[in-house]
Amino acid sequence: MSEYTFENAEFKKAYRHTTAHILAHAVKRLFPHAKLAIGPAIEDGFYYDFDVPEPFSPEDLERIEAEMKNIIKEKLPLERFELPREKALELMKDEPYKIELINDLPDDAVISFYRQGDFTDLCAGPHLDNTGRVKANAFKLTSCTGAYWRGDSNNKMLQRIYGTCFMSKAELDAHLARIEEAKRRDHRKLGRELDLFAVFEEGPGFPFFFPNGMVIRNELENYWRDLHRKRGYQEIKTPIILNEDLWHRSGHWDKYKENMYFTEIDGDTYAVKPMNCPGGMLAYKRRMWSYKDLPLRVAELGLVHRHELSGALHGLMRVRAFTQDDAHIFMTEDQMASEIAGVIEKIDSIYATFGFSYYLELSTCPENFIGTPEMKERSERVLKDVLESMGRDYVLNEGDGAFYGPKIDFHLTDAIGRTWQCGTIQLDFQMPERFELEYTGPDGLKHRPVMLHTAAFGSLERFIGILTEHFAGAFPLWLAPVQVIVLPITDRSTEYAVSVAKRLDDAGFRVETDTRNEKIGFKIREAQVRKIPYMLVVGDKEAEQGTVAVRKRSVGDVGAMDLETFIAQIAEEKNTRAY
RNA sequence: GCUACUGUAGCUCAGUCGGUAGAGCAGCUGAUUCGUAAUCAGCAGGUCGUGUGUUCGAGUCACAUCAGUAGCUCCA
Repeated sequence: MSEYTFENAEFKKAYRHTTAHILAHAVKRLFPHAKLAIGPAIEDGFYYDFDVPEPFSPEDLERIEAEMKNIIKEKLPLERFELPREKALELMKDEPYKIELINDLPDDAVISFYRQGDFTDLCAGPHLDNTGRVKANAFKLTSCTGAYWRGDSNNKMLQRIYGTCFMSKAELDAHLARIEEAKRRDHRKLGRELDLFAVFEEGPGFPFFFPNGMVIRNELENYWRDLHRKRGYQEIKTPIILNEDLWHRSGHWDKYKENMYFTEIDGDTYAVKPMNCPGGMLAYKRRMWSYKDLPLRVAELGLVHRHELSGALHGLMRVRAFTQDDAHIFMTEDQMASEIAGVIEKIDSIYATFGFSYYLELSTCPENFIGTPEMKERSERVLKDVLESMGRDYVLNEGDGAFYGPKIDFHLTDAIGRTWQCGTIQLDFQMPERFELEYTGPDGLKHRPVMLHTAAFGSLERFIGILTEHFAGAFPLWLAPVQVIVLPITDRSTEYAVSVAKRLDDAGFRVETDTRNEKIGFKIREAQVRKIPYMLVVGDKEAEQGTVAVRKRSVGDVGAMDLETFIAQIAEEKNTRAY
């Protein structure tokens, strides 16, 4: 290790991993019967999983933290040693999870341990050379939760202690401050404060949108329609409820039933759609298509329902009813690469409009893939080739694709750094096969198209949730529920204020006038709290001169100007969708 | 679904040892006509998530249940 700072990723990992060992050491001292599982370094810190008869209480965490500080003070050297398999198993004979890990190691694996004082852990390392190197005032145990052994919900649930750690108290404090800031921009809180949306106890996972939230939603839909029309997409709408046969044919009955809602109509079983594609298949099959019609780009804002586990629900980010901005592309195999590249470029341009940062993930076909091995190979190849030819970095996620094919996902980051899958591009050779989709080729024969399932927002709900946190509720002008508010100083100026608002309304802006009998400071404060982009203060002076005193949400007072000048400026801002 | 925690007015929260509910903001009424982030006064607002139990008595204790929060699992 050349540098002992967090700039060095290796060192950072070793530092945090060593802190995890100190945590395990402390737990072993205070709870000798705790069994050790695993404890890696993670983003911002570390965790360690333990099998204990009773979950840890907040008081336990405090005691553990104090004991960790003792271990740091003791400046225990860490020493690495290796053992042959039998000796390793003998050493770990009281640690069933470690034995399982050792048994899973390949025959030729080096089995290494790290010892600090009376604590020894199976570990590949690397580590710091001494527990005294960890800063006692720059770490904090943050929470304790349940976590399944090896991440499998069929396994026993262990107790996971999370901690965060840095190299100085200042960095730790800065990190804790970031978490506080994230709480301030939580979309559930802002959604309530700005009267955008809410989820009630009467409908867990089924969000309500209020007038302010609907403005944002409608603006997003307008933007989406505009963009797709320009890119050669046609829009359709398919039903929310369709009969059982369709879901058997699509494969959802076999692969997705536990996530679906059902109902009965005239004695027959119907399903509430969890995805839009089967309806899209029927729409395709309504008529004959020529190769000249391909690629056929079809878009749908489709309301889908999925029975998500109750514990997974999270504001607008994870709901049970949501609108997907689905776009299906039917195409020949020759068109695959260019269409996929086109969609990636489209999604890039959409995210650029909001200033989002994101990363790409390529997921290969899962174990329950319904196609042939050749299809799996071919479809995964195409996606990889496109990404590589575009020079895009991506994370590979083996086996995480849809049951009908591999996919590329776009992950956006929320206020506290959690990432959420939004955009997706899924390649599918299967649905066209199952639904026997056809087009007539230049040879006059029937051919099978390939299809792409894509979404840019992913879900309107999730996207609005992320937007809310991204902008901390201060939406750009084009999305803001109220764009301009006119604030008369006394009721002598009410008439002029109303005429200013009328002019703005005629110019196509969402405008309000605050004619209440309140002081100007009070009105400004309230408009600021509502995060309205522009406030126009008008008093006797402005009424006389036909001007407005402009106050901008983000910068404060920007001085008086002619009303028409102001309108020209904000029209430009609105039309370019500046953020 | 699993583990832990939480649930008192529209919002944020207080409520001691079990003795029958309190504040600020928001709302309403009145006064105030004011130049860039909170004018003053008054009024009104709650089956303490729901149910059952313990008790002379439950917001407070127990059990069940619903919802939420964090994480796990899963996922747009």
